[in-house]
Amino acid sequence: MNQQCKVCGEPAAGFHFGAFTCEGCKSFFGRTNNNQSAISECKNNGECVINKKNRTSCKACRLKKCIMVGMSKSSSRYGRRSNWFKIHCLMDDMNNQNNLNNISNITNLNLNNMSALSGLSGGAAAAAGGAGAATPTPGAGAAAFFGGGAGLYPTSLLQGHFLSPERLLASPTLSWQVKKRKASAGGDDSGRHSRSSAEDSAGSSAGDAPAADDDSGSRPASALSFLRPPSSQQSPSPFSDKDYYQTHRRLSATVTLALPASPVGGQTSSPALAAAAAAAAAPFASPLFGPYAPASARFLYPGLAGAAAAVRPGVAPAQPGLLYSPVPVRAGAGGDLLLCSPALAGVAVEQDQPIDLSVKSPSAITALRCASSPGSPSRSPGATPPGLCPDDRPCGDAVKAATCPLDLTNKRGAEVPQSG
Amino acid sequence: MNQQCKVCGEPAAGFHFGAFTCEGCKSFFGRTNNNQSAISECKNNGECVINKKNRTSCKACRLKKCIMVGMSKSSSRYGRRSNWFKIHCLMDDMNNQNNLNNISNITNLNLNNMSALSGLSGGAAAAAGGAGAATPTPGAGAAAFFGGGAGLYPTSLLQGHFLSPERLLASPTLSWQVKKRKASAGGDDSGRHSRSSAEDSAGSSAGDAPAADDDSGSRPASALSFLRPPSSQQSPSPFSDKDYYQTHRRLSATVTLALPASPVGGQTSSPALAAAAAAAAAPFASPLFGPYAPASARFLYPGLAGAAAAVRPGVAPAQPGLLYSPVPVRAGAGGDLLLCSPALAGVAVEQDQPIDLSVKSPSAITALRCASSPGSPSRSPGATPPGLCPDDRPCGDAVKAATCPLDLTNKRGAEVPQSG
DNA sequence: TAAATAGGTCACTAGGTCAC
DNA sequence: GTGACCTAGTGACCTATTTA
Ligand SMILES: [Zn+2]
Ligand SMILES: [Zn+2]
Ligand SMILES: [Zn+2]
Ligand SMILES: [Zn+2]
Repeated sequence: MNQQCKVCGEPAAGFHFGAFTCEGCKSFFGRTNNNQSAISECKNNGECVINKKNRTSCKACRLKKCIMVGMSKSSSRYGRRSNWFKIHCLMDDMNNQNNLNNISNITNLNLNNMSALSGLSGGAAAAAGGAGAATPTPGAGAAAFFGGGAGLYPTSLLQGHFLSPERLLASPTLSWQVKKRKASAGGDDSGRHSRSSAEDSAGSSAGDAPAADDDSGSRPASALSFLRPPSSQQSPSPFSDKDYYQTHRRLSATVTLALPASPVGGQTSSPALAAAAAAAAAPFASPLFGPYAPASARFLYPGLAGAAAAVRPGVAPAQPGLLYSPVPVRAGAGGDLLLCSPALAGVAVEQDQPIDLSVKSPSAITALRCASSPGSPSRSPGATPPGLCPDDRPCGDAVKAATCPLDLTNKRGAEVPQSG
Repeated sequence: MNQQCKVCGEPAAGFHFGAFTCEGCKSFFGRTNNNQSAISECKNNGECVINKKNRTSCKACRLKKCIMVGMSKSSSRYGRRSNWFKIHCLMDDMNNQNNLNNISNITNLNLNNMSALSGLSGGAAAAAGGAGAATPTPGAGAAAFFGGGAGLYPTSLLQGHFLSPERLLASPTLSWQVKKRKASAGGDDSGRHSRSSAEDSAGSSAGDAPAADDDSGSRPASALSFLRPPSSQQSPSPFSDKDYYQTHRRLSATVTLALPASPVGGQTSSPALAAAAAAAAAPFASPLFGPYAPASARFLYPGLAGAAAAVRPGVAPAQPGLLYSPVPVRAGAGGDLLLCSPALAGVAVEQDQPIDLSVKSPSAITALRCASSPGSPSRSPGATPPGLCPDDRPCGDAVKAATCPLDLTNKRGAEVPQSG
């Protein structure tokens, strides 16, 4: 996965002090956060636009930006990131990509499929965030990418994940971090992050104040609240991955994830995530997320949960994109109700080779994209097997790409030459 | 069920080294317990307050906290936990929840039902701990939740459990572990566990001072001693589930479990637990808890024990919450008194489907809450059952009930993508 | 057999270092 | 003062064990 420094736009080295940042901004923040008084005032009325090139020119604005994007000493966190976190980041990443300039490709490539999908989704897809729409709306990007385009994600993901989640583990690396690569020439990104900050600004500084909801108006559950387990109320800071989502939702544009239509209706499908989610959710104890699957996960992929899944009353419906299943999906153990709908199961297809989530390619997105290319065991990209996703589940989108794994691993490697 | 890390407050991953802890604290303890000398001294005079955000900032205080909450290598144990253990944890969990912020919902939601119930309970409910009262009192929370609201627990629980305990086993999973979810704001637990170390302190090094008892003053049997089997006096460490109760009693705030009115009066009813307890207690040898039911179990659910149950003279009364039956309930053997009070029994209704205690939902509480929705196996998601979460709680989360079993299984969730 | 944990593995980050 | 690089931790995830 690739992330950019939320402060300057350079490829991020990791998630530092609460935000994806480059080494420079990380160090800068680490150094200056302690003694902010020491930095001189901005000579530009505090309106400097920070980018890769000028980030060192105005400390005041750089620090300000850092805070704006949510950096704080208390937001720091150690350790490995959960797969859910990674996936979320990936989604977000996709979303950003789409909003910028990749969308066009996606749209062009998969418009047809998207339409098909939306149709399958019972029209929910279209309703939810505009997946399938020709004009990408912020937030709709992810949906379009993941859920909308049949060819956008590796079929293997769906297939393998849905049926045998454990397959996902076959390829261990699921990292979100970006492989550091040489930044592309400067110009293009400056514009980008300046707006990204906008999104994040909310999460910001000060403290992760409760932050006004950008979406839901009144109900406690914000637009992305479904990502949070019902029980959890509010998390103060993005200390944990879980928290991250909470905070990050403000940072990221609305991530509209379409999921397979659930009985409840109104959901759209989100194949890519669905795949991962499926792995985790469907057989909730799947090795990929297995025991570690966040409680909220169940609420993430209702469609995956199956027909039995119900929309979270009063909350999900409001949310255009993501839906979650109020019905806990049980792992393995038999006695419980069948949480996984047949539909899902149907979608899944046995696969011969182990699925690799690793994206050896430069960016996960690229990987996903590449995945669209045919090759899969059997399914041609263009043709969506009717049988697979009766209700249009992601399935349709299924992609193929058995060999194009999604690597969420943060290979921080030193600069990796990269192209797009 | 949901538990929080006793050290930092993050959602717990399980019961590690003698306490509920998150993965981080578990690893930390495992790593540092061996070479405590290696950790640097606290720079804050050893008074750091450990929470999710700052837990990595002071190893000395983190370790201290670990020890304070009862962690020790000797306290570790492998294997599945008994259902009694789980139930106890659930109770505690409920209690915590109530003390924090869930009580309001509960109260609001089920005030009516509670009233009804209290009526059934012979009015004892209202008297005992304020169940049904608009203002939740700490400790009364659990009572209100479990015992107060008729609609708060899945009817199925009562039905199935009371009538045919073995039904409980139908759905095997009864786990206590929490699926990781967003922790509530920190702070709440710090005060509490600081006094818990008592029993394990033995194992600790540095310091865990003997730790003053918070409850029992002089007499051997402390206020919560009923949790301990009569015969066993002191157990060195919470190695076994039974031992856990003993130790845990100090860790947990007063667990106020309302039980069906007993002749003694003053008890409230606690359907949810009652159900479970009934399964175990009524036919004490029920498969659910059967052979594993700790001796102490009999003292846990007096109400369940039935009219015959008497309050432990002199002790229970003092204890605001838990009541126990001085009269040992016999397992298996049929001769025991009718443990289920008529009132409760009346509630019970034959049920077609096997009862599942599993809560596929994120938290048992949530499950219970959701369960409140009356039986409807088929609840439409969109509709928020009046009883559920009128105030839009996650409850809404309410997941669905009939199918919303109580899952005490430990689904160790991981970072949950969450929004806030 | 299933559920649950101690330990181990290793992805990741806060800090520190030091050539610029 | 910067930021590429290192290192000591940290903690998510996995697996071998253990217990109900
Ligand atoms: Zn930067
Ligand atoms: Zn400036
Ligand atoms: Zn912890
Ligand atoms: Zn300290």
